[in-house]
Amino acid sequence: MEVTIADNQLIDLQKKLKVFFTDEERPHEFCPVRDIMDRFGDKWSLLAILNLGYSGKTRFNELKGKIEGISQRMLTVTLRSLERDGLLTRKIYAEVPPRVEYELTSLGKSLLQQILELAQWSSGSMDEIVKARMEYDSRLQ
Amino acid sequence: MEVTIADNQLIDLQKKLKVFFTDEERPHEFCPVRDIMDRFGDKWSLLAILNLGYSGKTRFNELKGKIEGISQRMLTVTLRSLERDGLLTRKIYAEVPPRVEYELTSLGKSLLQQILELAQWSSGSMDEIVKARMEYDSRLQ
DNA sequence: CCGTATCCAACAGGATACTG
DNA sequence: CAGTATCCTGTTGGATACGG
Repeated sequence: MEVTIADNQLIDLQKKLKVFFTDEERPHEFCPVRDIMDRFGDKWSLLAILNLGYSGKTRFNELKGKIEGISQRMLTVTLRSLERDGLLTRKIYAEVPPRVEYELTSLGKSLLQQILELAQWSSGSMDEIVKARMEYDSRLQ
Repeated sequence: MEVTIADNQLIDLQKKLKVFFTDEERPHEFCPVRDIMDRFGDKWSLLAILNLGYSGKTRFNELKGKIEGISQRMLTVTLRSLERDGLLTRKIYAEVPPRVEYELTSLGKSLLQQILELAQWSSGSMDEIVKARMEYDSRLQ
């Protein structure tokens, strides 16, 4: 009865889609997909959230070591914008040398869950994508 | 018993996270989050998938009308890369004037489901984010 | 240690004009 | 209609130097 399950998923999909395309209350310029991309579609935000989720409370340079390739500047910029949106907290300890600890809020953790779903889709679909890509490229000689 | 449910979610989250951080088989440069961002983190890909999912089989200019603000060039570029990754099909009808129809593959539809989850998270979290943002800004005078 | 300030290169993507 | 081709601009983000 796989067909029935697939059918149900399709119907469910259409229902969810319809909400986003026919909601009269929603101003036209408001699009949740665009919002997501504008806020978290940059190079480092999702990686920062992922690492904070895995490591829990983390210091600045510790985090810098875990996110491979990120510059000091971009880590600061990224963390600030995530803090501004309420996805993580920043705690400064008045010590010498200074210590600053970052930690996901519950809102940040809820986004983390969504990211993980996406990551799992990516892991599971990678082979298929790579295969499609090779076929496409070979078709152009 | 909300606590129990929340606890279970947290344990589940940690389990999923651990897979991505401790998988010894995985080469270090392979990160599903980075892959997602590299492929679909651009300005138009997710919007194209979303619209194709809602409208089904769609012609080029029809799609252009639905995705507000996209240029002809970027629609072409976006659709080509999605086709290359096996997320949609492109069918050309040898007519005059020419007709080209785009349609999501089952792989594309599976990504659409993930996008919708994200979109729903965004819709549901928007108020909280806007509020956090205003508080943050007001704290800097 | 944890930033900020400044400069700069690379690239995404918009505008426009042209074609099978 | 459904694209290319070309040009051009704005933004992202890297490198480096400095500061509390």
